[in-house]
Amino acid sequence: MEPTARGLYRAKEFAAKAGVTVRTLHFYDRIGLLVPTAREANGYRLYSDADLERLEQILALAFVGFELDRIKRLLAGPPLPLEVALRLQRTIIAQEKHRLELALAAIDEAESSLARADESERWQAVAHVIKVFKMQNDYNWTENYYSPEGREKLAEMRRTTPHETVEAGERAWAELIAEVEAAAANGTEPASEAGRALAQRWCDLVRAFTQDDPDVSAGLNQLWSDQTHWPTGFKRPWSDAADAFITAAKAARG
Amino acid sequence: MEPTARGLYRAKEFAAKAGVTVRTLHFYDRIGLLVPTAREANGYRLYSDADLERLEQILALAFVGFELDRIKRLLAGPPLPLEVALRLQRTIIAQEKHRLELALAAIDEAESSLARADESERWQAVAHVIKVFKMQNDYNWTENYYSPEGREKLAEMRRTTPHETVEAGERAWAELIAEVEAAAANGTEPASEAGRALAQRWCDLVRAFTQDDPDVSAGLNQLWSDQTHWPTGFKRPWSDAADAFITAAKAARG
DNA sequence: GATAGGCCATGACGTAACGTCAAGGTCAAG
DNA sequence: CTTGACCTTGACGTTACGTCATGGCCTATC
Repeated sequence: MEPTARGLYRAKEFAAKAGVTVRTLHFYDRIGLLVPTAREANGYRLYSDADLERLEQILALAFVGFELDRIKRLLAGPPLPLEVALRLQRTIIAQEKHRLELALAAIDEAESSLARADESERWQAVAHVIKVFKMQNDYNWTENYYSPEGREKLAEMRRTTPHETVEAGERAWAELIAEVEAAAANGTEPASEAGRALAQRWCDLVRAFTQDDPDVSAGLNQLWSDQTHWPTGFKRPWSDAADAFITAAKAARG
Repeated sequence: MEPTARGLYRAKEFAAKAGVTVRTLHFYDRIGLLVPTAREANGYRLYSDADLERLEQILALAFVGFELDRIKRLLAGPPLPLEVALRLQRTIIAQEKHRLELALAAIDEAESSLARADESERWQAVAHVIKVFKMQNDYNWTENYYSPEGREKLAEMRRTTPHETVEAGERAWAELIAEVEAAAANGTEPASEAGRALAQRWCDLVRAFTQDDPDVSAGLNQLWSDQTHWPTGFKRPWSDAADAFITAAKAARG
């Protein structure tokens, strides 16, 4: 029948198995995200079951909103960043969801105000109502915690920091958080030598992230401590127990 | 001082007032969405307070997710489509929100399964968990109500129908819905002459939308009647009272 | 042996909503 | 006369592909 008997599939068949289009496969191949295991002599792509597994991982990560470029690096890198990446992605999704909730509420409000408005001011009515909701979060509630200078510096840092640095930082955070979680779980004293060492590393990482800028670190501190104003669904990337531990350990360092 | 004293602003000042960038103003100008009231002799853009009002309307509609091209037509067109457009947009946002909720739940599940998985199968664990959530809605829960043929035909229709037709349809729906709401509110008998006339128009519009295709209309009917499975936040673009009225009126027509 | 039809390939261009960069014009202050 | 702040337009980059267009490969059929 087909020349693709033992676990190898040509483009169309493979695409159908995975639920994507052939053009998507071409694209993933070109950007190096999913290169087919082999090619036939005539150049036809041949995909294996291992390729299918990788594609499913890709699609899973894409579903939770990762960019393809990010997915490529996640799949290539060491295993640790996965946890951290998922947690960070969670906060992004939670923010987007919050934005959509505001938009929904804004539409509902706009509809009823539209019913009350007379012909001439319909647009103003809608614009006004939505503007109110828009300003409620201004697209990015975290920014409210920073001073204008802090905001600018943060944006600047985000633009200029290369992603290797970002990922190294994420890895460092992941390791430290894991250790803090473990310490909190096994009853280590926050004020002990080990606890204070963890607190030291924590503060060092914060300083590395904020690049020692007071405007940025002030906003960051407020953001994390003002739990009552977080949007629904937003979480710290570490547990309450770990938070209590590290807070106590930092205090013990004085 | 500036040459822009009496209610006219140059690009930077105007952008600051409205909270957008100058480049955005350039872009809106080029696509004809917001053309400045005037130009100075040297070609500098001059914006008026009326421009600011329009820009605020644009930003409001953009906040609830309308595309710029759509916004342009909404602001140009007759007032009626605004209500309908808002209601339709609501369902889209509600769907997106639902998707994000699934993604959040998927991440939470993935995290805990990640804690249980050993090194070698971490990726499979995550991919598997997320795949489950992904399939729960398959990006588009409405499609579950259609047969494969119905889905294809719907997609085909969406590709080929020009937006003027779509908007004419929306206007027709808006008018009809408004009349049905009114009839339901003022106690008109569904079985009366007027009620059956409304039902007739309703069925005609459905036939126009489905283009008389049985696969499409079957799916559509199931979708609207299976209220218990709608995602949270999803609503009919008409009230329960109107729904009861039109159902009874259709029944009266036999 | 020619041809029709199905699958495959690559490459160019389009999408949405701008950001970024580049090259250059305008104008008031020093 | 230069500096610096502001303005202009145009070209290109971004994301994740879809949509042609063109042409090769291969098999079945006439």
